[in-house]
Amino acid sequence: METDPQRMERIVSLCKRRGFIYQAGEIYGGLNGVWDFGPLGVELKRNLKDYWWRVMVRERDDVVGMDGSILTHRAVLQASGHEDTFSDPMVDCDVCKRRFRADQLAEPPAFFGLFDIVFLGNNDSHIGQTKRSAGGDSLADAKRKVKIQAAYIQPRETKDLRIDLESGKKGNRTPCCTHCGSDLSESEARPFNLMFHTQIGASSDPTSTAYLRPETAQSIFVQFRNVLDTSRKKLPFGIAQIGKAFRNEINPRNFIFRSREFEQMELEYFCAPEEGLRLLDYWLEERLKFYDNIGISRAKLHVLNVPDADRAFYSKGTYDIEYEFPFGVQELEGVAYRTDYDLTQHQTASGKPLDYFNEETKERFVPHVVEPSAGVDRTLLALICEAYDEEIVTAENGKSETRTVMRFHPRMAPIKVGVFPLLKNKPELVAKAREVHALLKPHMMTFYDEAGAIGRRYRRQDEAGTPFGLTIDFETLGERGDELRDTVTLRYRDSMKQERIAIGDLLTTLLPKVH
RNA sequence: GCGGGUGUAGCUUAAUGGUAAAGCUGUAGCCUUCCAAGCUACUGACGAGGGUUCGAUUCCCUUCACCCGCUCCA
Repeated sequence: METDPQRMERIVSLCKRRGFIYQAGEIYGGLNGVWDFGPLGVELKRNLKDYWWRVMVRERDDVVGMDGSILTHRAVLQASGHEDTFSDPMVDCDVCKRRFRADQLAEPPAFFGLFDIVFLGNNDSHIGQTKRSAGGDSLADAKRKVKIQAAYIQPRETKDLRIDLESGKKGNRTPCCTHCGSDLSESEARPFNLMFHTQIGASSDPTSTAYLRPETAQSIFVQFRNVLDTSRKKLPFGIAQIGKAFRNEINPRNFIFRSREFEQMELEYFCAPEEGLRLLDYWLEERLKFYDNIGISRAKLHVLNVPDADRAFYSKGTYDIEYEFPFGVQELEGVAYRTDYDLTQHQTASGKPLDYFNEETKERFVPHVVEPSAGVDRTLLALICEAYDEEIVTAENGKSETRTVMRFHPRMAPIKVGVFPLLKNKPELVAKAREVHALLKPHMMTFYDEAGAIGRRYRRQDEAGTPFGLTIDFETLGERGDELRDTVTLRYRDSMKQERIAIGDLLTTLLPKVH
């Protein structure tokens, strides 16, 4: 699809202008890949999370919730495989821009004769050099072997050493890019730690290392036994969680789309092995319904059936739900059939049984799991991009202007209703408007505004995405007859149409629309 | 991480090696009987650090952030 950077820029600008999203630490120059949410942003985000929790947990009999800690036991992320796959030494070629990455490979270094890799340890930073052998490997083979070697040489093993892997002696030759053959003598290999780590307690020896979780899912797997034992659930059932996760992204991009600190909405739905593939399709459909119900157009969603080669090795099926952002089609949510990989890993590593006994069939097995994992911030950005609209309105005097309006689904809109006295300098109107405001406040997010001309106040709320406006006017006071007494103008954001509604009917009319 | 681009008020723009200008927005007041009307006043900026200079927003260096392309995205 065509990208539209200008549109994205205007959206970012509106997000700041109206208080949806600010850059973190902005007055100090900003912090790369980290964002704060303002008054409207936090309401929108809360509405999104609340609705997810409602349909995924509260309205279901087969899902319970939990809230795991962000600080994570190192053993958890060793067992899950994150510690290995999230910390890779990587080498860049300055000429062809290829990058070589150690990647999930733990095979013995059978190919050492084919390459030279020289690491110069320097505290935590490393200088690495690679050279393609004279063996005439195909490019793909050569790259794969470089990865294996890089994975084998862990940073902590290379203190102040120059190792010639072929001879086992210290040495050095001119290293070349395996792709284009360029001299890589000056290229650095840096370890990329995609997980944020910290120390627990005052001492900082290696045993005190803990991580900020890179996904919420692991705490669900780790607590599977406890939830199973205390919730009285039987398979199939799910455990849901919404919470922050952290990844030290190499390259944050596209506003809040790829952030280093972000929030996930994850369900781990446990089932018998033979149900996994069916439930994968079931949850895909459930999740598509969800997006429909928050106002994200089906036409802008793409479902990608992730091909075998691109899936994690333990997954027997994965769908990516993608959205057409102004900067391209990007993933909102992954729905993955993860088999029994996670529970098995934790069962093995912890030595604690994480299996399930089916009383009816007398079978004992490690449950399989289907995981719909959605990004809160990404969905939020999709909501904003979807809602953003500019329309040309022509006034009665023939003057045209652009109306910027955020067409949020009322269920998602940060502010549900604006309450306005038609005129500020008529105390009766102001008093009545405050009464109406007080009536609605306990039930929904409202905004009271009496400043300036009424048209200006409407337009301000259009930019905030407030779906309904209520204006208290002279009819409300009974100056146009008793039939109109205690009725107000209800103005719709999208059409700008107006109708009269009795104050007594407001709650029963508005609440279902925003629920 | 590489290459390119951009940083002046909340936004959009202007000017300048010597007190940084305006429109819109915002705030307060007046006015206003339904779509950013009008009047008055006010708030508010050279991303950060260093260098050159009598003096730097302007010239130079560094750095930070954002955007685009590549790369990455378990």
